[in-house]
Amino acid sequence: MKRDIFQAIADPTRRAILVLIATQAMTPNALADHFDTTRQAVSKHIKVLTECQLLTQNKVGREIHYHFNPSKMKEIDHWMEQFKKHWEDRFNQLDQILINLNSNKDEK
Amino acid sequence: MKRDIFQAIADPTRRAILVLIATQAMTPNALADHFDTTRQAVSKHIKVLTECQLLTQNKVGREIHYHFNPSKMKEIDHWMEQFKKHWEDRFNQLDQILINLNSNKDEK
DNA sequence: TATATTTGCAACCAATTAGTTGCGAAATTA
DNA sequence: TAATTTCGCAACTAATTGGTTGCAAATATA
Repeated sequence: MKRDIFQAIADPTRRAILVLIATQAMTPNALADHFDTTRQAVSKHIKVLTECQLLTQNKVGREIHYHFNPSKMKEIDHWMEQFKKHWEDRFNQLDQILINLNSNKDEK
Repeated sequence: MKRDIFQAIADPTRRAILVLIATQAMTPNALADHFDTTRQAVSKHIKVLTECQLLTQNKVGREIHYHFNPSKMKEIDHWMEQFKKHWEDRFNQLDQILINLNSNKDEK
């Protein structure tokens, strides 16, 4: 079963889990309290997030504390890098000019 | 049919489409040449990307040129903002210390 | 006008997904 | 030791997804 980080953050529940765990490590039960679904549903989401290493485990007795792994999340940011120039002000203005030029050309 | 940008970038083909179109506006046929799937499969991906406004259309005769919409992509970057502090060097080191402290405490 | 090209849309199919319920293992508590 | 709690795993279901084929509309070309 192949998982990647982009698929992992595609689900809104999983994004919410990441936000919660980034602030504070939590157990599956503690997490489940924040959502309307069952513990098992949350547990499955945790499994997906753990499989793609966005979360790490830390067993403490019968509890398992899940921690946020920033370095994995950084990979998404890294992929975004290539698009950033498009919305930085200077380049954005240049893009607009080029798009307009293209549009005019297109309409000929 | 609800679509959001996170679901849109979950598919590797759609991510590749975004990379291509960010460099240069293209027609569906031109795009399909870059992939091993059928034109219709690519067309469906384009539809998803257009529905969530990551692409914009520009009709030119019987051709439709698809353009990249940076401002929509920026929304993903905006969501990432809340995690960035976790991997900035200074905070990252602090995080590591806290995680280690927690781990030690956990193992007691 | 007849033909070819570009494209979106609808119907269908196989695979995947998010969710549920039930179970058993491990650790804590009485 | 017995009961409780925390949790992952397996089996099942319903919905969604990515892909296919076929078709019709619109534009361009002969």
